[in-house]
Order: sequence, then C-alpha cells, then structure tokens
Amino acid sequence: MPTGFSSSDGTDLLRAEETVRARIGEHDFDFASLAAVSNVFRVANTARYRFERSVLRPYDLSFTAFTVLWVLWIWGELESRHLAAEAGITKGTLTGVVKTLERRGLVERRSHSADRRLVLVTASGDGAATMERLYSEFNREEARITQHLSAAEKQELAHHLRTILRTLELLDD
Amino acid sequence: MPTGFSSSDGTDLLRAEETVRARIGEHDFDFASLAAVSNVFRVANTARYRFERSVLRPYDLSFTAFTVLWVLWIWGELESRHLAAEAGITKGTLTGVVKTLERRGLVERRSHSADRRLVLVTASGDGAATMERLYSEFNREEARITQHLSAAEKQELAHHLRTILRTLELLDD
DNA sequence: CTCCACTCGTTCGCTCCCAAACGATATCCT
DNA sequence: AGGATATCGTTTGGGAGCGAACGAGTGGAG
Repeated sequence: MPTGFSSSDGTDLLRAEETVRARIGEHDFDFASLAAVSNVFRVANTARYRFERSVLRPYDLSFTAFTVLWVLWIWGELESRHLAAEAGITKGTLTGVVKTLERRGLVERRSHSADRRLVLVTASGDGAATMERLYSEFNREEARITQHLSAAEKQELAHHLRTILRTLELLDD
Repeated sequence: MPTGFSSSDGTDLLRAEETVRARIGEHDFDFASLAAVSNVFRVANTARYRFERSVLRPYDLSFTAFTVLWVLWIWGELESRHLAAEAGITKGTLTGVVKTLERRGLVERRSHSADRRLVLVTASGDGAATMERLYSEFNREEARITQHLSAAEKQELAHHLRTILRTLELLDD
C-alpha cells in the first residue's frame, strides 16, 4: 500500500509540508519549488501504482512495458535507441523490456538491412489489438483520477508541466 | 539518456500529443486528461533521472534511499510500515533500502520494547548531517527546474496536484 | 585499403520494486 | 487458558532500472 506520504482524510495533505517548514526553518529555502516538485513525484508514484493494479493487472503488463508498447503503437516501427528515448529508459533497460514483450508475442524485432548494428522493433498484430482495448481503459482511468479538475485546470496543469519539461531539456548537460 | 518522449527544441513538445490525437481519432477520448496525466509521468521520470545524476550522485544515494532518509530526517524515528507508507514504497522494498542505508551508517534500526514485531528506524548522526548538506542542494535543483514558472504558477501547479492526490486517496479501494 | 574512432544493442552487477508466502509475535474470543 | 485470527517485518522470485564494459559493425583519414 504505497500511497505516498499523506495518510488519511485529505485535510492534512498540507500537514507534511508544514512539518517540513517547521523542521527546516525559513532561511533561504524555496518552499514553492519544494511543493511543486515533490507533489509531482507523489502523484506520479501513486498514480503509477494505481494504474498497475487496475487497468494493467489483467493484461499482466508493467507500467514500463505498457509505455514501450504504447510508443510503438503510436509511432510505428522504431530503432531501439529511439524507442528507449521515447519511453524514457536507457537502452540497456529496453533490451530486457523488449525481451519480455517479445516472449508474450506483443512485439517483433528485426535487424536493419543496410546497417546491421540497428534493431527495429514493431508492435505485432496481437500487440496492436491489445493496445486498442487497453488504451481506452487507460484513458478512462486518467479521467477518473483527474475528475475533480475542470478541463481548464487540466490544461493549466499540463501547460506548467510542459514548461518544466522544456527547462529540463535546456538544462540537459 | 532517458529524457522521455520529446526530443529536441521544445516547440515540438506538443507534437507527440498531436500524433496521438491523429492516431487515436476523436471518438470518446479525453485528451485533456491524457495531457495532464502523461505529462506528470514525463516530468517525474525526467526530473528523477536528473536528480540522481546531479545532486545525488556524489553521495551515492538512489532517489528512493534519499526519500527514505529524508522522511526520517523530517519526522524522526518511525515504525517500518509507516516509513514505507510515507516513502511511497511497500514494506518489502523498504527492508532492502534500509539494509543499504544501514550498511552505509546513515540509519539505525532497533526493535520496539513492548511490541517485538515492530522495528523502529532512525536517521543516525551521520545520516542527519548528510541530509543537512544534501537537502539545500536538492532544493536549489528544485528551484532550477521550475525557474520558468512564477511563484503563483508553482502554487497553482502544486494545488492541482494535491487535488489529484486527494482523488487518488478517495478512489483507494 | 587499412587502421582508428565512433555507434549500435547486449550483457553484467547492483539496487529497487512488487506480490505472495512465511515465521514470529500479539490480540481477540470464549 | 488457549486456539483462531490478525499484524509485523523479512524473504523469495521475477521484472524493472542504471552505468559501465563489451563485441559487432560502420565510416572516415591517410
């Protein structure tokens, strides 16, 4: 039951942050950034956990395996390193995930004819069919966990997150 | 280099979402929820990766080990299962993480005198000293990645995320 | 045409991460 | 008191997840 930080009724959601404030003191500390960033981690953790236990469980797919399959479904055939980048994992990790997906017949691998170092990965017919069913369930769950935000607030949220994403790209050493 | 989904100049950050829209069609799909939730995952992924490579690397701490130590630093001595809940991991995972932290002398374990099933965990002097230095660096990095958001926007972001968090708690089966 | 530098995906060692099963302990019921 | 029941942290098995090292393959410089 990793629900992340807060425990019960929601009114004490800010309590942890208050405790931090008290524990740390006031000198030269950016609490607005703390609140923004730490809540991103909390939501991601909790939501990921929930997705794995609800929609993903019947398909016996991990969140990462789902992400990889989803990327292939959207973009079509991809070279390994691009697939890894799109899915947000290293190529070493991808090797294992693709191996899992291949074992279940959801994905196919072939090597590039011209450049034999390259490996091309595609969603199989089965993989595409699975995503067809799975992704609408996934989207319903996305809607469910954001049900107390208006459409405008969701846009606002997404917009702020994209701003951070852009900053992260620029900061990329 | 897992930067997550988007690749280069930031103007095509929305391109992936456009592609999704084109791939999926328009029927009965909640794109606002998709944008909000998927960007939470992307930011969390990318930021976590960055934190591990920048501030955490010199201390040889994983993000999770840092989180556990941070929770102990803020809240003081905790029983294992509460520590796990606060850190957002299962108790089984916690056993391993605490073992790692204990090996490095950052954390101490003792058993409850009255109820001998319970294990109490504390940050050691070394652990607290480490957090003292580490956490201000961490906060500077939080400020850095959110530098293009105003204080009001950070509040807004945190507020929307807390709304989702509250919903997730309610949905908690 | 042959080194040399580079790039590709895989492998390795280690940590994290969960679900489920487990042994030890505590509590409740009667 | 004592047996069912519940709860605690640990262990186990398997899939992520990273960095670093590796072997195979490409392409450029001389």
